[in-house]
Amino acid sequence: MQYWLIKSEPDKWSWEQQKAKGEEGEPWDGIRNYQARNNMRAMEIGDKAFFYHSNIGKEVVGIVEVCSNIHPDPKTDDERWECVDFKAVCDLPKPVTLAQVKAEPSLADMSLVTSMRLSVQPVKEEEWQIVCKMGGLDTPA
DNA sequence: GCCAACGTTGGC
DNA sequence: GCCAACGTTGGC
Repeated sequence: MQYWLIKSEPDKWSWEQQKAKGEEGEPWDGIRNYQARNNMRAMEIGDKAFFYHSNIGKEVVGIVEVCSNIHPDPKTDDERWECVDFKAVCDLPKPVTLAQVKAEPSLADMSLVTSMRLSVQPVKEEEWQIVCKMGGLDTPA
C-alpha cells in the first residue's frame, strides 16, 4: 500500500465533481507527463491519494482511493498515455494549504514542495500521517 | 496576468 | 546527442 498526491485545477475537475462520482470513480485522464504516468503505473487498487486543488485554493481538500488498474487514457489514441481511476473516500475536515505544508519543517522534503510541477506524486507514509493530522483526521485514512 | 521552472520537441 | 525554442504548469 502506497500513498500519492494528485493535483487538479478546480476549474477543470474539482473535488465536488469527484465526490459526485461516488463509488463509480473517475479516470484520471489527461496526464501528459512521463513521470506522472509512471507513478500511476506503480499504483495498485486500494492505494490512497491526497486530492489537491492547484491554482485556486492551493490546498489538499480530500482523500481518494485507486479503484482500477492502469488502462489506456480514454481521451487520446496515443498509446503512450495511460491512467487509473480514483474514487472519493472522505473530505479533509480542515483543508491543508500549500502555505501550511511549506511552513511545516517535517514536510520540507514533500514532492509538493520539491517537485512543484509534478501532477501525480508519491507521498511518504510519515508525510501522509502528518498531513492527515493537520487536516483534522485523527485516524489517517 | 505575469513570469519562473521545467519538460518536450526538433534542427543540426 | 546537444541545445535552443517552445509550450505548459502553477505560484504569486
